[in-house]
Amino acid sequence: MLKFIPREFEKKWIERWEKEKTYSAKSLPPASTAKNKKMYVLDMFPYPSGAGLHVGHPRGYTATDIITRYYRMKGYAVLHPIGWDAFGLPAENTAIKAKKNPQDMVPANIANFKRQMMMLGLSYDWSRELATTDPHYYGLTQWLFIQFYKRGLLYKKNTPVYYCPYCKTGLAEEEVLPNGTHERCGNQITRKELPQWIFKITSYADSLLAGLKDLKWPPGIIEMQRNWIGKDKGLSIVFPVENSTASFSHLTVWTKYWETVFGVTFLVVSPEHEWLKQLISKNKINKEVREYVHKLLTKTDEQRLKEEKVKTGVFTGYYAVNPVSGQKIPIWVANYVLMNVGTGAVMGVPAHDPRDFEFAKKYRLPVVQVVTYKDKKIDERVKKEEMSYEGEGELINSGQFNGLSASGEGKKKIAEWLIASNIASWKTTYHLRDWIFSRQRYWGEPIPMVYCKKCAKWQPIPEKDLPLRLPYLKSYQPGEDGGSPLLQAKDWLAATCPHCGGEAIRESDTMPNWAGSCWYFLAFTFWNNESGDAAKFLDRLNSSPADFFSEAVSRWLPVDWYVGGAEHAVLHLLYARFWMHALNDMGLVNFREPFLRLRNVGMILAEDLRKMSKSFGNVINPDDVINEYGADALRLYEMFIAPFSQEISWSTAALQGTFRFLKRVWEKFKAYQAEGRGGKVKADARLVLKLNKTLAKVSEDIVEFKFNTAIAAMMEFINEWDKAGAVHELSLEKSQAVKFLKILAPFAPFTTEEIWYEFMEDKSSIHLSAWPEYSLDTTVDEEVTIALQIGGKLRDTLTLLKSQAEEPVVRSRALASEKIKRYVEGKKYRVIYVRNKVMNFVIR
RNA sequence: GCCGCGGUGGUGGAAUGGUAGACACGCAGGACUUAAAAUCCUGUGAUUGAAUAGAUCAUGAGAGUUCGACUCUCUCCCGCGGCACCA
Repeated sequence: MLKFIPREFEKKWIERWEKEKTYSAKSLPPASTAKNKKMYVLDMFPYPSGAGLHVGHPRGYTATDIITRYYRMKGYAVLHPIGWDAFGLPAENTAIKAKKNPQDMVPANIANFKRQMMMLGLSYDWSRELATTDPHYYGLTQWLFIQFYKRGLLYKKNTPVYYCPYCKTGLAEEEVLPNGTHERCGNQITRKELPQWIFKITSYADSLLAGLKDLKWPPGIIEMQRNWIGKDKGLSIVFPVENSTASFSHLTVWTKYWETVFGVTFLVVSPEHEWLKQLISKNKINKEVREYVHKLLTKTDEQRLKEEKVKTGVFTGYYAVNPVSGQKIPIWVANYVLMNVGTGAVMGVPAHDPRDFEFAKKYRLPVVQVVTYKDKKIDERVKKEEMSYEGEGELINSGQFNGLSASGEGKKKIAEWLIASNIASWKTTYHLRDWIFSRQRYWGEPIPMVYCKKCAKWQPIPEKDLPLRLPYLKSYQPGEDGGSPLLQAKDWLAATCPHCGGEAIRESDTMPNWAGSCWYFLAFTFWNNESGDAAKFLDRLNSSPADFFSEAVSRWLPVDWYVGGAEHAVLHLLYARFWMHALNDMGLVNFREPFLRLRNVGMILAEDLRKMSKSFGNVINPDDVINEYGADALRLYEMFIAPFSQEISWSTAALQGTFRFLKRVWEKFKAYQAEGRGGKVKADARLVLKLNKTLAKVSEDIVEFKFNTAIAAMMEFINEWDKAGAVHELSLEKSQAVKFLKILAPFAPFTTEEIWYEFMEDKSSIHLSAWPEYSLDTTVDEEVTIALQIGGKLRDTLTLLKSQAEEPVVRSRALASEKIKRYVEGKKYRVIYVRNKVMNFVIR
């Protein structure tokens, strides 16, 4: 073959690699002694939509493929699997629209994704391919659910949840976007009270926080996890309530600013507060309050977001006592106090909190200043009582603490005194809430629990009965009022109580789509489609859980490189970490953090800078690109165009650049075919040096995810090679040239394999060859160019052999330069010389 | 408001204390061709200049540290992402 036409050889290699299992992980990595000799490289597995891959997908997949191929050639035991996150709302909603059952639709989508991935030359170990919708897989997901339940990490409770009226299901807090919409479908969320299975993720808040510190993740993602967990230390201060008929004789507030406690002039509780609930149920509160609370609690989030930027509130009719001043202070209920922050009750310090200030002004509550401010610095408005003051100052109106600094000594002393007086105690709060795990939808893992009326409790089904299969339903549309579609499957619902053997009913809710992705990286380590093992997993697991997870899992985990979109910063990554922390505590896995290194792939926008979308008609299909330019040009383009994590816009024109580069490589190597028939090699020592530098650069860049500069270095090398001799004249020994081909191989697997086979006439696979060693020690006396500066300003350059770049030589040569002479002559100066780089003449 | 990331030619970007603009796209001119495509060669930050002489300016703005700053420090502006009546 003479011309570079990728589509003419790509198909051949796809078939050959598959047939020869070039990329399957041959064996387990060696046990403990050589742990560093394994690499587990993982993509966040896709949900197989009907649309197939778009050009954004290959960006992440190519990066992991390059990393994988690099380590494979370095001799590491490498695991690089892929699977399908096929349960969940997107698949189900699409199926509803298409009037099909997702069970029928998903396999076709998977087949299409797989075909496209193979076209891209991705070196997955396909023998480990798995789908979360496979009963063999979700049986294990259910098994894990039962263990978490037995461990006390799951409970069922009637609770107000975020509810998507379009998807007709309850949702986790994490699935609601800041604008109050559902992250999957974009519709406005409301609230609904539903019985829900809930994970006690809050009991792992500290563990999840602590684990972050060893992770090699982008700082932004770590920060987002930290903020989401939202650990905060403050004081709980107890305020006695006068004449309270609820079971509360006091209200507890939580605050970080206890130094202003002498300035508390009122208390505010949130409408959801338990104290109010009790007063209302005992009818011990006036009608106005009852109506106000009722109005707020029945409002949807949409309304609250829109209407409640304005603070409203009602006096409850009750009073508390400020425990430090003994002053009687009114208790209000207001919309600006949130139940899920602190204790759901706040102390009102209008002089020093802008929200309390606004509220106090509106309802004419007293303002007591307890921190001084310096006249000059402070806005006039503070003095005129038009706004609150949150700055530094000394305490006043604060009893024995007057005169101390509010943020320093005073703050410390007041805390000690409050605690010693039994008025307050340290209290850590978290933003993280427990994880709502029930979905009132069809397309998910059935929750393996049954309810027995006689025993009056929920119980897990026996593990030996797993998997609990999802019944095939003709009509599976979500029900109204939070009823699951599985409620229609009457036969399926009927079960026996594992305890008393009587009649029981199955849980009809399903798991959220996160369930499958919480542990799939474990499954890859032992999954094998060829041995037929999958059917036996549950038996083996039930006979000895610890053994089942021990070997393959402990040798491969944790995942060394994990790559996917930044949109999973909190949701998937937090949930998966939580499961692993819990499994570790249960003694089933020997690690806590599943993902050692994380990299986020930047999005690919359309050429018009908008998101690629069918409705804009700007979608680029990888099939078309591959057909015209070949998979390698596409891979190189996506890696070359920008740093990996940066958002980019598609450019077909720029893609031509990487195509041309491959073509030039092809042409260079074609010459070796002629060499075999008597072509001449005139080796060029300088080119060999450049080659070694390129080998070093590419090797280093790959493991730093700097694919763009690695490719640039290879392009530079080809440019040099061209300069070293005419196109059909060889300036490198074949044994040297082969090294270049090898470092290009992870980036352009098809082209390099074809060249290797056809022109280098090696019939093994280049992808199983050894990564080239390189040496930067050289006998070549390189030329270096030294910048000559006057006071740091470039005036001339000097090129000489490296061996001669001693200071005196450079200095005398520099002073011989007219350009330097004219600045330096007759002046006093000193000289700074940085070897091989720069000589700076500093005129005094 | 708070947290994180970023701001460099016509464009994507490179350089993390040492010649700013590597590499690529685009553009211009040329070669080859009946012609086009493909390919190859040359040029390409701005201003000034006949100049491939030289000079001046230039990495969001301003200050600082340094012999020397895209790079380090401070202040500010802008963009993107996340969080937020967080008490």
